[in-house]
Amino acid sequence: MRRNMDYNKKTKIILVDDNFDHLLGIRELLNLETNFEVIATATNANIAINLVKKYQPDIVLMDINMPEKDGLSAITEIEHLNLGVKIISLTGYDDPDLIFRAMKIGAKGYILKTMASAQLIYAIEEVMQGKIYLPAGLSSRFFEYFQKSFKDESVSNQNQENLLQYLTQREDEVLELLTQGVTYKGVARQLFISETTVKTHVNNIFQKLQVNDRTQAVLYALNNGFKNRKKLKMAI
Amino acid sequence: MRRNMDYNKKTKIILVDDNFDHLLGIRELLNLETNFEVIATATNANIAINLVKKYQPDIVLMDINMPEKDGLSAITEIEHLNLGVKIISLTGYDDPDLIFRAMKIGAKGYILKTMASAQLIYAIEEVMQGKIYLPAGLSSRFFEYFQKSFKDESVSNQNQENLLQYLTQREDEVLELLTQGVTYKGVARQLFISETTVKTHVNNIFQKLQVNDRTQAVLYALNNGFKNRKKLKMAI
DNA sequence: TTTTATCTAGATCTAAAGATTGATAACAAA
DNA sequence: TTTGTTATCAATCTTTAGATCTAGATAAAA
Repeated sequence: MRRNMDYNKKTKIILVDDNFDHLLGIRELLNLETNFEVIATATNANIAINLVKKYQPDIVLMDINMPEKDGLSAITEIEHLNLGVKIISLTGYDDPDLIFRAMKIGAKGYILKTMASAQLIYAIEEVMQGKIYLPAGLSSRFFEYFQKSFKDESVSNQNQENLLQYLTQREDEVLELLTQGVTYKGVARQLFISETTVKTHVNNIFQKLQVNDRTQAVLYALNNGFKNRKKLKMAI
Repeated sequence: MRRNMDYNKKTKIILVDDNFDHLLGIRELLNLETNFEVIATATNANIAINLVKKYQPDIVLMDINMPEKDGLSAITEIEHLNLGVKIISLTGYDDPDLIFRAMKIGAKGYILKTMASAQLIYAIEEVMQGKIYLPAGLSSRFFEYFQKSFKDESVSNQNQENLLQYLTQREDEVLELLTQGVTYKGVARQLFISETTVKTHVNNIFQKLQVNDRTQAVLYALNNGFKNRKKLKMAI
């Protein structure tokens, strides 16, 4: 830990950018810093992944806009290696969706190519200290996008009331099992009641949720905050 | 817009904090600023909501740790009023879960009571300009929490491969309809094929996903990144 | 050209799901 | 006490769902 405090060990950096000139520019810039060392460069994501496996750098500066394999999936692959390599994303645009996805899959920082070199150096230092670095402007971008995601959801759910509230405790338990793909027989076994009783409950659930079959009931439950899913979910 | 550029109009602020002394302290501090005006204070969330309705301030400084109705649900209620009121959260702790939830429900900023008064003033100015303000430390906290949420998920899914990849295009379309709760007959109608063909596809889907019925297939699809859900989802 | 994958579809069958009606018991609220 | 809610169960019936086997058409790959 605190490797950057160790005067004998420089921060090992790998650069990934499909633009070779840009690659050289950043390398020169970073090598001016006495405690940084660019140990390898790549113009292609697949090569980059192999270099990371081989050299296990401290930091990877990853351009996200690349042909063939894109930077985002490269980040995902590197993250799955679990080498503790810290990845900082680099792009030309401040597209909030890109920022969001990069941060989601584990990038420790995100900076624009247009930003001052001092900011790049600062970002690397911060990330090396275990922090996550987003410049104020990008951070603002990120949060707007983040909040919008949730707002859309709450707006669409706020119009019609949540019908789940009308379920009785027993109906709740039955629905819980339905959301696990259990059959009538299975529900009966697990709740120690007869199958016909289960059918009665299920029919009542259908009426209360205004649906016609178990699949729709399960979908309603999942889309309206039924227990079950405890983690963040996001489409690709 | 750009109200803070208008020299005739001060930024109207409402303070909410159950600690009366603290309330007075902040009010004095903010009133020293010539372009700020604390138009009301409240020691209770319900009163605060009524004050917001009545005076429609630019900014609400909301303490989150309050008895009775807590600050988070107060924020939610104010957001649902859709008055464009900008809310900045205020607490004693940098609990990442609290920060995450506050930002999720629409807080435009988050600062600690222990932070310097200059930072509070800066936060208000930034938020008044339409930005979202999180001090670097809290921002880092937020992102760690944010990334952890996604990491837990990807780790649990990474063990077994995603079986959805083996579905053919047609099977994909059928499953898509299943995840909307459509019956065999309905799928047949929508895809202009016979019901028996649908059954054939569905059986193939079951085998590929290693499930026994449509409910389980739908659950598998939703839990493994199938299209459909386009928004963030989070448990309560 | 043969093989393979995909989409299509029919026939047949069993099992499960779902609708409906009616009934008993417990319990709490009015 | 009556009324309402909830949970339980039976009987009956219709409709889907699902399994299995077979098979033709097409297009791409080997």
